[in-house]
Amino acid sequence: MKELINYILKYSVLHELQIELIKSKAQMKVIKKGECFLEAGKVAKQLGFVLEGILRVCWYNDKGEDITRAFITENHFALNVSSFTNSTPSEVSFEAISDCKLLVFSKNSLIELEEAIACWKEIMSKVTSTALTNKLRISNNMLIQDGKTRYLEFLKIYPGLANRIPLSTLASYLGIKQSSLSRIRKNIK
Amino acid sequence: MKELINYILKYSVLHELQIELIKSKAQMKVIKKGECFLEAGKVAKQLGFVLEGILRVCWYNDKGEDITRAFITENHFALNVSSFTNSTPSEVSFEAISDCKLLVFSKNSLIELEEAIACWKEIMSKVTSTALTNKLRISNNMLIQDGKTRYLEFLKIYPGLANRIPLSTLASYLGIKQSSLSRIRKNIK
DNA sequence: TGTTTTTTTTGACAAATGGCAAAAACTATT
DNA sequence: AATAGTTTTTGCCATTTGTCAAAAAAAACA
Repeated sequence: MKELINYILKYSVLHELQIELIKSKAQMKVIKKGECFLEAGKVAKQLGFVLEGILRVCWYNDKGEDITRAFITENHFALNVSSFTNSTPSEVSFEAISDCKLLVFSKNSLIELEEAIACWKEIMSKVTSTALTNKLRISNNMLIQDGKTRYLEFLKIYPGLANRIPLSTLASYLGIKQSSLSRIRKNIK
Repeated sequence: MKELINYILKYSVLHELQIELIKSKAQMKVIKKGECFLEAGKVAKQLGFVLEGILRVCWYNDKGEDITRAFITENHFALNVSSFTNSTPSEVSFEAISDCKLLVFSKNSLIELEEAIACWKEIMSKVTSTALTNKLRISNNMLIQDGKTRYLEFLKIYPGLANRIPLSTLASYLGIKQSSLSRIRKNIK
């Protein structure tokens, strides 16, 4: 729980009472490996914050391949912004790569937080725009690099993560085939 | 000017007076081809809205190559969110590919709009998160495709744009070399 | 129109990645 | 320890993309 508060405090100063209010609205949710926090086609009803485990944001491309678009690791928010705010069906799933423990907030809880904490909307706005900007920079930089460089970059940006996810998942995230990634990895050693 | 208002009205309802206020805060700015709306290393001081022409978001990678990360066309906002909101130096430039005409808002003007229009912050928040989400989806999808597919995708997403920008610029955006793009294009015809 | 400059295309070859399938290595379970 | 299931590595060859440099085409300018 304190991880969530620390995360939020990076974006704004809060009083003790406000912190308690936030804590009171959070619910614990456990998701087993392979299950989904959010399923493609459904509307996102919750804002999540990962305490343990790893989620992956994924979908099926037109060839039917299972593509991983992002990883959400400990102490990060899990949120499909457009699905949640516009109540539109999500095009991606948020699937647990490993057993996960999350804090979740319902839409109603968040509305109450908005009403009680003047800067709450601004905090959320900053959180999402910062996260999106970072992901966009990473994705754009990957685009202009070859497979080997992408992999090395990934190791640098997400230390330790490569060992916790299947090779096929990482390969699809990097935009290369699993066999190529296997060869790249072999080459580096 | 009405293009800007139409853009904003997609995200919220506004009264006539509020619209007039927004109009009154906008300043016209002309940028010649090759000049910058924002230079890398400097802090973004303005929010821009492109009325005519095309900007490109660009930077130099570690090999000294000039990389285009995004295009900003007519009737879209030109804004480096993090540089503008946190007053941090921008890592990218916003350079005019062709002669441009922009509407610009100073930070002070925006603060006045925030104070006068209750939902202004929310509008801006939605505008940026929507734009970032879209770009991220596009960039992620590009990552998993080969050069030919990326190019065809680009033609679909940005109709007409390919004819208005140099091949070298488009190639760097697509993450392939100019010679490859030239061959891909030849192949398609 | 002719000249200069810039942009795009092309050739020849090297390097990287993909496709497919089998082998090997690793896990989980009994 | 043996079995079955899953994940990763490897071989072989096709395709794509990169590199470098020169030629061709297009644009800018006098």
